[in-house]
Amino acid sequence: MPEEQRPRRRQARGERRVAQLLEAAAGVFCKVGYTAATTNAIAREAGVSPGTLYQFFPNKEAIAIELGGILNQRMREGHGELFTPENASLPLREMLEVIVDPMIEFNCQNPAFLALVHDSDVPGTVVMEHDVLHSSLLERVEHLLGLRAPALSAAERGRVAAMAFGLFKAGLALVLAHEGTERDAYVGEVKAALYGYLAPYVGTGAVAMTEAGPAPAATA
Amino acid sequence: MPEEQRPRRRQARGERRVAQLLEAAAGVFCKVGYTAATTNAIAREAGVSPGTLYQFFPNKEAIAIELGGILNQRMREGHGELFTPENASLPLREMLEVIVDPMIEFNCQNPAFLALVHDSDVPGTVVMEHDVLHSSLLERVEHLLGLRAPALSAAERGRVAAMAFGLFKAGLALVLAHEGTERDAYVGEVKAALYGYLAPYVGTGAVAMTEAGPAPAATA
DNA sequence: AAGAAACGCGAGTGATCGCTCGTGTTCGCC
DNA sequence: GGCGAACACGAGCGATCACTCGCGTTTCTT
Repeated sequence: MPEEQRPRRRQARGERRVAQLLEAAAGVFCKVGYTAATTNAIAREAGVSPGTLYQFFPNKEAIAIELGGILNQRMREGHGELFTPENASLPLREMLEVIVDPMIEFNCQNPAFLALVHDSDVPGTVVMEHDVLHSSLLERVEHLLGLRAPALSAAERGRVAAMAFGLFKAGLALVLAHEGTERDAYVGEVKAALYGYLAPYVGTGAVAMTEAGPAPAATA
Repeated sequence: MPEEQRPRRRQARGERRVAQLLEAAAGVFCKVGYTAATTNAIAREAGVSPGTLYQFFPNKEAIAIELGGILNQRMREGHGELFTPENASLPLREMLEVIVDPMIEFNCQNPAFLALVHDSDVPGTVVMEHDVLHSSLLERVEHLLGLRAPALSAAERGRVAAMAFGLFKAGLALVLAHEGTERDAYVGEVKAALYGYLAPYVGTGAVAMTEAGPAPAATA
């Protein structure tokens, strides 16, 4: 008996509720974090009863997972794929400009993103599946790093990617904690930090993508 | 009516219990984080009843605050003051070596440190008083930065200190998440990141402490 | 020795959380 | 119009948490 799950066809009203609930969940998550967020608060924020919430989500974690997937997808749709070979071949300064700015902007408009990946660091909270955000982003960073600096060993590449990503998350938290010109200044610090860290590994100039070795060139 | 608090003199047995409880709290905090830690679990870990715990601490947060103070003090005792003018005048590479290594080592032996400062980032958890760790460390970084690069404006100094500290915390999390040679490798990445980020601000060489301007010198 | 105060216990309290369930309403389809 | 399924509600269940309380034990003081 494979415990077959019937597809449970959804009406238009249901789709709207799901979107409403995810929106509310995003708000609550980035206000109090994932662990401290209560399903009742999410339901209240969405203007529905707790029972209604559980008509669309089996449990609290599923909300975070679904929201993570939505955010992940929304990020790609909004800015296109950022970790492309074209961007990887840019001079480092420009590459960071092209990648970091959209990432930061997206996170300013969707602060729930940081709330989710932040709690994913704490043990005992969410499990593997929720780490779609963390791991898929890390994977893309690692891939771009492989394009840009193919000489790096796999182990070293993994470490540099993890460190660069952690650095970005730390900077992102600072960026989101400030506003206006102060926020802009912190964006500059994030770029400066990434530049200073990555330059020795990937070079500062443009790189050729056809051959295996990095080839430092033009821009400072 | 100033609601006078009687001093509640403590016996030797009590002092031992407090130390026991703080030790247990450190273990629980770095296993599950502050928010997810339960006072009953701390009491159980310490081998006492919940009631006994509350004989020495008014509430859960007080445990974190007290533990933070202890860790703060223990760090200074264990390695002496690291953010000294002498260290500040060292060539950047050596300065990082001298400061980062003891900090990392201390955190490896007291992983509760990271658990506390990590949760302090999440809203709705602990309040100001607990941030002794975060703010006092940040203050020291900022002070050293003032010694090293007096040309920086106060605002810029604050941002660089915050970014450098955040960078360190992110790296520390990676260091603590690994073991053996992998851990050592991540320590290297932390230093590399700090070096790359700070070099443009503070120069790579030794600096004179008598005059106001930084003076790049010897070592590479 | 004897009283006071610190220590110690653990069942229990009130609040809150994730989640369920019985009941009623709305929608899609014939 | 009518029927089944999706939707919606909200009181409430069981579990858990921070914290208390009454009472017994150990230690200090005189």
